[in-house]
Amino acid sequence: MYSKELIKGTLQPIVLKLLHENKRMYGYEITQRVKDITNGRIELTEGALYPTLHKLEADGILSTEKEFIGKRVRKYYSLTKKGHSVIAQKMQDFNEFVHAMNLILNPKIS
Amino acid sequence: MYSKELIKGTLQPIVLKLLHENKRMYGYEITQRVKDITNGRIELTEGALYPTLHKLEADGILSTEKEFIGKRVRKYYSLTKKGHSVIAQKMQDFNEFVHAMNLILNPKIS
DNA sequence: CAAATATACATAATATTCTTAGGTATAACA
DNA sequence: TGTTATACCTAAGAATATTATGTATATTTG
Repeated sequence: MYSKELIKGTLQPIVLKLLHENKRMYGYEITQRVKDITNGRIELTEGALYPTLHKLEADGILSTEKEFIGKRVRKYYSLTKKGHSVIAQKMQDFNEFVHAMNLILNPKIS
Repeated sequence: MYSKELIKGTLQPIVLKLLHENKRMYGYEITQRVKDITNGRIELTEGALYPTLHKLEADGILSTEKEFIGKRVRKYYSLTKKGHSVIAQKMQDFNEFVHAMNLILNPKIS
């Protein structure tokens, strides 16, 4: 995996992007999905992910519902109404950021 | 400009990428170049840039030479020998990161 | 069937990295 | 001559992630 410091600042938009596309997901699932999509390039750490999810919930962007799989609990996260109202802007910001990174990596010959 | 938190973690690789391509640059020049390349999407703040440059110098990745333009000083930064020895890996990490971000934004239909 | 691995949540101390808000000074432009 | 641009810098605080733990159940494998 690439050096970890790079993830800083993008964890939240990554989480929101996935929840925007998938209705509801639980924490562990998010780590696996990200690992899968990025071909193992990004492995979210739980120490970063869970506090991020909790913060988004505290901010009213996400809501949760618990489910039991056998005796083990799963906490599903999904976008709230407020979450839906802010996601468009956040996804555009994320897009613009990644676009900017692409430009830096591959500057247009002008 | 997109929301600023996203830049976290990528400032250093951005700086190194530019210095990798340009031999030597000074701080203010870097801010302008980044703004230019990204069509205004990213405006580095000086409060972040200068400490980053100083750290890279302290780590032996960058070296400096001062030049006077009239009465005003300019501090040019360039990669040291050590800097050249680590830049390949750092640029690959940066590439992989941006690639991963592209995958998240635009997941492959499998 | 026991041990290892995977699933699934969580927190706390610490480190890293930026933002915001200053500060100083020269040069160019209107 | 006042405003904007150029050019450097630092410090307090906020935000974000790492590392190291902890707890517990479920599954795989030798």
